[in-house]
Amino acid sequence: MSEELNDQMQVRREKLNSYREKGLDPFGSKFERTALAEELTAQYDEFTKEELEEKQIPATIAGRIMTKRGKGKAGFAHVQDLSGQIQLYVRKDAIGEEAYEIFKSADIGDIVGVTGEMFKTNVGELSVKANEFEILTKSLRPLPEKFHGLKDVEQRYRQRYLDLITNPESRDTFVMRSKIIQSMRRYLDNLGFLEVETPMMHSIPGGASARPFVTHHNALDMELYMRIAIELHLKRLIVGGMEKVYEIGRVFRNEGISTRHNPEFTMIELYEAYADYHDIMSLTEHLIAHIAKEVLGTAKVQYDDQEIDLEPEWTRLHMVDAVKEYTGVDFWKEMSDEEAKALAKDHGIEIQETMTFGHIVNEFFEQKVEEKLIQPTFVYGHPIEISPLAKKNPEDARFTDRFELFIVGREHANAFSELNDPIDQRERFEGQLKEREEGNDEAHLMDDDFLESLEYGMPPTGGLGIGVDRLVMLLTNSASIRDVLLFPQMRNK
RNA sequence: GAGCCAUUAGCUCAGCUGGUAGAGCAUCUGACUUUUAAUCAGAGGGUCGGAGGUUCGAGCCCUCCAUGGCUCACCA
Repeated sequence: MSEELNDQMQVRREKLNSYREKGLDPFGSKFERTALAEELTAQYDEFTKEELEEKQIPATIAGRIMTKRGKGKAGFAHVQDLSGQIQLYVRKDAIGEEAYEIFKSADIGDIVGVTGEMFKTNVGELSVKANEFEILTKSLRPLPEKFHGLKDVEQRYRQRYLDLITNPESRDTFVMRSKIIQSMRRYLDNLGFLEVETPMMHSIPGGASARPFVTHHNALDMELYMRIAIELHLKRLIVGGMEKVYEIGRVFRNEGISTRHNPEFTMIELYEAYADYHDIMSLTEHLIAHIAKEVLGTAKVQYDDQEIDLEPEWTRLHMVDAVKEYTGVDFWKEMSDEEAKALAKDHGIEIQETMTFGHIVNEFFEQKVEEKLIQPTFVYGHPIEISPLAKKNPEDARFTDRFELFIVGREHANAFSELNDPIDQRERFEGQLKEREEGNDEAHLMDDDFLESLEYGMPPTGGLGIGVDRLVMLLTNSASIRDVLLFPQMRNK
């Protein structure tokens, strides 16, 4: 607050005071505009200079001054609104001495309202030739440089508004993010899914394996946890007969931050009664391909230096076959935990002493296969040890009817035929508790309330979770999750 | 949590072997009624991220700290 004002901030405050002395409000109120920049371009750019002069088309625009040049008795500026920019042509003889003085004193960054006529310059740039010009909001700080925009990544994240004002690519990414989520919603709504809202504060954090954020409710005097997944509440709704539900919402995990991880991130989870994981695979590929086509106009997506083809059907690969293909190790064979550990050692797979067969298969997959799955691939049949909420595979009880979706070497979705047997579910939770005792502090907790709901009967159900931020990264060719989060988590300065 | 790299004017960036701070944009003054990274003439603007240290002398070398980026670890 007590920050010293540099010369530019000083000057802008002086201008502000001079407007007040003239009886002008430097922080104006409502302004009725008739068009956005892009609409004007779309409608009138086709006309010649002469045609426009004859037509005398009026226009009232509002926006932020981004560039400004010329000063004597005429000047130009570009005004930016949500849709883009349009040039302003201001002549002293057209707007009068007083208004021209205001225009002359206007700074880059000021928000202005302009009424005028459509006009074309000698070099053919469509412009608004001003009859009236007023400052709607005086900007008291200089904007980042017009040509390079704001480059400093830290400042782009901490002061996203500056990034949005000066970097069109960044604004495009966030507009795209909104469209992706809109498209997702529309697609599911059309399939008859209901969008619901369930609590973000849980008394038992469940539905995933991750450390939670802890908080406290004073009046109830109880510990609460920010949710790490949406899963268990949506399944209760399936028990309640809602049959096809989804929720798009924030999830919180108290883990490290990276280019692919933010402590709070957005997931969509959906559950469909009477479906299984094969149905969900199909839904997933069609959902994502649909979004890509609707938002990008194509299912072929450029990500970094790779072209990703999202056109269904996508490859389906059993985790054991995937490991076999990339390492030659065959985990279809019956083997003891000790034999599996020996194989891990031979192949340089890092494991922990307490791990069993299924954990080791998963480690093989994560350490040797995951990063190689560039084109969309459903990897299914996850070991039971790492899938406490998924149905057992009827043919081979070591594995579950679960899949994860990998694209560009990253997990994008996780889904399964939901475990609806409350007795099996209780045993799984007990297995998780044992892991917790052995030191896995991310193993699932017992959730008796959820088990009680299953005991009333949950129909066979397919469920899905998609990391929305990662999907947005993929579709906007963004290298870091921070580039698709408006306000990524930062340390206090 | 570990390693590497970065931090210089409001912004984008130079700054040599250690010799005492530079450019462009922006700002200010002046010129300019079709410019567009407008142009021309002039001017002002710096705790070189912070704190120590080495040295006659530090933006530059050393140590610690802060923030950020990338990689790794963690995230089944």
